[in-house]
Amino acid sequence: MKLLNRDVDYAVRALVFMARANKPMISVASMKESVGVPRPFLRKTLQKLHQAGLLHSIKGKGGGFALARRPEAITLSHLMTALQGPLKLNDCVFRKKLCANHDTCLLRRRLEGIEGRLRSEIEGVTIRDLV
Amino acid sequence: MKLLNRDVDYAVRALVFMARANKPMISVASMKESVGVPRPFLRKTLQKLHQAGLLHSIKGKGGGFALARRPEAITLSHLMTALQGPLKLNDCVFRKKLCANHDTCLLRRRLEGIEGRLRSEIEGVTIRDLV
DNA sequence: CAAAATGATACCCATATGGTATCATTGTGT
DNA sequence: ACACAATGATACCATATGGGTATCATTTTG
Ligand code: FES
Ligand code: FES
Repeated sequence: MKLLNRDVDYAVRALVFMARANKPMISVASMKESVGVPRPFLRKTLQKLHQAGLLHSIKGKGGGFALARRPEAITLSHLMTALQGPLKLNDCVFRKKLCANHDTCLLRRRLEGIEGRLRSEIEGVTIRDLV
Repeated sequence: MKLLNRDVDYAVRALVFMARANKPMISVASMKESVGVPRPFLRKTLQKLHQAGLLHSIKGKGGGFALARRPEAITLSHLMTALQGPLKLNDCVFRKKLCANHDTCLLRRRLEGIEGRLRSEIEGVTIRDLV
C-alpha cells in the first residue's frame, strides 16, 4: 500500500527545491538535475499543480514555475489531492451494490475515524517543514 | 489510495460471519451467500489466511475453515499483512538509486511517524470489534 | 468408491501507473 | 520579424497490479 504515488513524491522534491532556491521563477530544465526526475514527466506534474492553483506559471523564454503560496501554506494533503485525488481509505462507499449494510457497517465507521486522523496528519506536513 | 484491498475487505466480512456463527467449522460454500463474494475467490483468500496461521482448515467432506484464535486476537493489521503485505507508506526506501539523501530525508521521517501511528490504529481494530 | 471439501497453481482480463512524444501557444531578446 | 525558450494540452505506450476464473490434486466422510 502506498500513501504517496510517484507524482507526489517528485512534486515534494521539486517544491522543496523551489522553496530553497528563493528565486521568483524556476524552469523545469533548471531543476531536473537536482530533482532527479525525467523532464517531461516533471513538467506534466507541475502543470497539474498549476491547474490546482498551487503554482504560478509563466510561459515563454525565461519563464517557469513559482510557488503560488508560502511554503508553510502548501501541505502534503494539497499535493495528494491535486495529484492522486482525495484521500479515501475505503472504497466500499463506491460499490453500494455490494454493500447492503452500508449504514450499519462497523468497519466503515472504524475506517472513517482512522481516515480522519490520517487526514489531519497529512495536513500537518508542509513544504516548509521539509526544507 | 486504498488502505484495504478487496481481499481484506472480503476477509473481514467472512471472519465476522464466522465469529458470529459460533460453529466449529464453516465451509466456503455455506458462507458465500452471506458474504457476497465469488466462491473461488473467497476460497483463495481464506487459504492465504490459513497459511498465515489465522485460520484452521479441515479438508474433506464436512470440512471447512475455523478461526484459529479468538476474534479479539485477530486484528485488521493481521489481515492486511497476510493479504496485502506489510504496511509501507512510502516506497522510497525501495529505490535507493533515486534517493541519495535517504538518511537525511525529512519527508521520510515525517512519513515514518505517520506510518507508526497508522499501524497502531489498525492493530487496534479486531474482528471482535466488528461483530 | 463417490461426493464434498480444501491445497496448489496457472491463467486471464481490465484498469492504473509511470513515462514518452507531439504540437500549439506564449513570451523574450536581437 | 524571427529564432528560441519556455509552458499548455493531448495522445500515446508499456508494464505492473488487482480482481477473478479454471483446473487438477489431495483429503476426508459415508
Ligand atoms: S462492507 Fe461496505 S461499508 Fe462495510
Ligand atoms: S526522497 Fe527518498 S527517502 Fe526521501
